[in-house]
Amino acid sequence: MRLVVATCSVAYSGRLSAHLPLATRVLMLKEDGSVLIHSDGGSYKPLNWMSPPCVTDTIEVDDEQREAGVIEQWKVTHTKTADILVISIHEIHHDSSHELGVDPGLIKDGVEADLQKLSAEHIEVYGEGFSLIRREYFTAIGPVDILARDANGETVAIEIKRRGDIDGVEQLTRYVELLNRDSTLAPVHGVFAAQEIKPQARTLAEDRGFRCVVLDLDDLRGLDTSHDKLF
Amino acid sequence: MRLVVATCSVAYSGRLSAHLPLATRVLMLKEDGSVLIHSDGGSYKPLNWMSPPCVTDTIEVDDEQREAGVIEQWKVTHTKTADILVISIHEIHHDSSHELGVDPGLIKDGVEADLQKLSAEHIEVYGEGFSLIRREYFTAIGPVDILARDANGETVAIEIKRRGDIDGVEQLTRYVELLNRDSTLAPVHGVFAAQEIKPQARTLAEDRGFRCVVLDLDDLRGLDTSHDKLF
DNA sequence: CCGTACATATCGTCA
DNA sequence: TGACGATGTGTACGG
Repeated sequence: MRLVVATCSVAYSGRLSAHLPLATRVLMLKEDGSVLIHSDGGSYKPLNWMSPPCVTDTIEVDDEQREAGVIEQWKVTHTKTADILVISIHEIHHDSSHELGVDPGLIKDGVEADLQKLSAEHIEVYGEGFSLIRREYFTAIGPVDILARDANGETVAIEIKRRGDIDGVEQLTRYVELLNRDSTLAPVHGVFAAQEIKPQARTLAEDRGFRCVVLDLDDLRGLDTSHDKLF
Repeated sequence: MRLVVATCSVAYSGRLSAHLPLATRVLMLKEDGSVLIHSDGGSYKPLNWMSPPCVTDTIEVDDEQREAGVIEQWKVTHTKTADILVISIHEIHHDSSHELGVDPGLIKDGVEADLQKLSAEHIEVYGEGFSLIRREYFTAIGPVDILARDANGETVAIEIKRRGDIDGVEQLTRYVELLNRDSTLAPVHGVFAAQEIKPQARTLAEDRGFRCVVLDLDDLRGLDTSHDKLF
C-alpha cells in the first residue's frame, strides 16, 4: 500500500468520461494495482478510482504539460476493459509505502439471510396458526423466500426484504400471480415482510391485497432463547 | 485528513453487526469526521467505515483489553442514527495529517441524460420512420423518457436506462398502461432501450410486447458529426 | 427533510 | 464465467 498526498488533476475514460480539476487529494495505491483518489469529505466512495485488475505506468510528461506545472503523470489501465485513468501530478506533499499483509476480512451478522432463517423458525410472526411449507421455494421466475400455510390451510407466499421498497412488492406480485396458476396451491396469498417498509411500498402492497409485516431482528432473537449472540 | 496505518480490530453495530479480526490496515480520518478502514486489496469499498455526520472519541482502555495488547481505542458515533464503530488499536505504524482544502468535485459526461438527449436527436435508432413527439413527456406517475410516433403514426413510449433491468420494464409497463387510457394517444406501443439489456429483462419486455433496443453511445455520437468530444 | 432515480456501483452466490 | 439479487449501498435532484 502506497499513500500519496498530491496536488493533481485526473481524467477518466471508460463507461463514461470524467475529470477532476487541479486540487490536493489523497491517492491510495493498493498492492493489487487498484488506485483510489479521495478528497477530505464525502463518504467512502472515492472521487475517482480504478478497480483491479489494472496496471499503473509512469508516462512521459510533454513540454506543454511541464510548462503547465505537471511534474509526473501516471496512467492506470484496466487489464480487461478499456478503462483508463490518467493522474497528472503537480506537487507531491507526502509519499509513503506500507506492508499490510492479507486481511482476514469482515464477518457480518444480521443480513437478509438471517431475517429469512430466523423468521422461518418462528413462522407464527406472520400470523396465528401459520406453518412452514419451505424456505426458498423454487419457481420458474426465481425462489420465493418462504412458502407457508395459514390457519385456514391456504398457501401464503412471503417475500422478505431488509428494506421494503416498491421493487419488493412487484417481485411478490409476480410470484403470487405465478403460484395462483398452480391449482394444487391456489388460492395463494401474499405477505410482504421487511425490517422497514416504505409508506409507498405499504400502500401498493395493501392495494394488491398483501399483508405487511415489520420484522424486528432483536425480537426474533428474543423468541429464540437457545440463540447465542455474537456480541 | 489524517492517515494512520495500524494493527487493529474493529467492531461495528448499526443496521447490522460486523467485526474485523486483528490485522494491519489503513485508517483514513476525514475532515468531516468520517472514517474509512481499508485493506491492501478489494476495490474502492472499505472493509468498514462510518459515514458523516459522526464524531470520533478516544475511550478509556480497560485492564482486560490492555492485557490483550490494546494501546488505544476509538469510538466513532453517528450523530443521527445509533451506528457505532469501535476501533481497537494494538500498534501504530504510521500517523500523519494533511491539509487538503475543498475539492472542486467530479465532472461527468456520458450518463443517462446524454443517452436520452443523443438518442432523441437521432430518433431513427428506435425504428425507421420514427418522429419525436417530445422528451420527458409528463404523466401523473412521472415523466416518460421519450414519446415518439412510429411509421404508422402510432404513439410509442420509450424508456431509457443505462443498464436494462427488470425494474425498467416494470416502469415502462406502468407508463404504457396509463397512456393507453388516453384515447387521443392509444394505441401506445413500448420500447425498452439501454446500453446493456439483461436477458431476464429482455424476456419480460418481449413477453409484454415491448421492443428492445440496445443503444451504443459511441455510435450515437458518430451519427452526430457536429459533436465535439471532451477527449 | 423525505422520497425517487441513477451509478465507472461492489459483492456474494449459484447456475 | 455470467447472471442476479442484496448492500450499513452513496449521491444528486426533486418535492
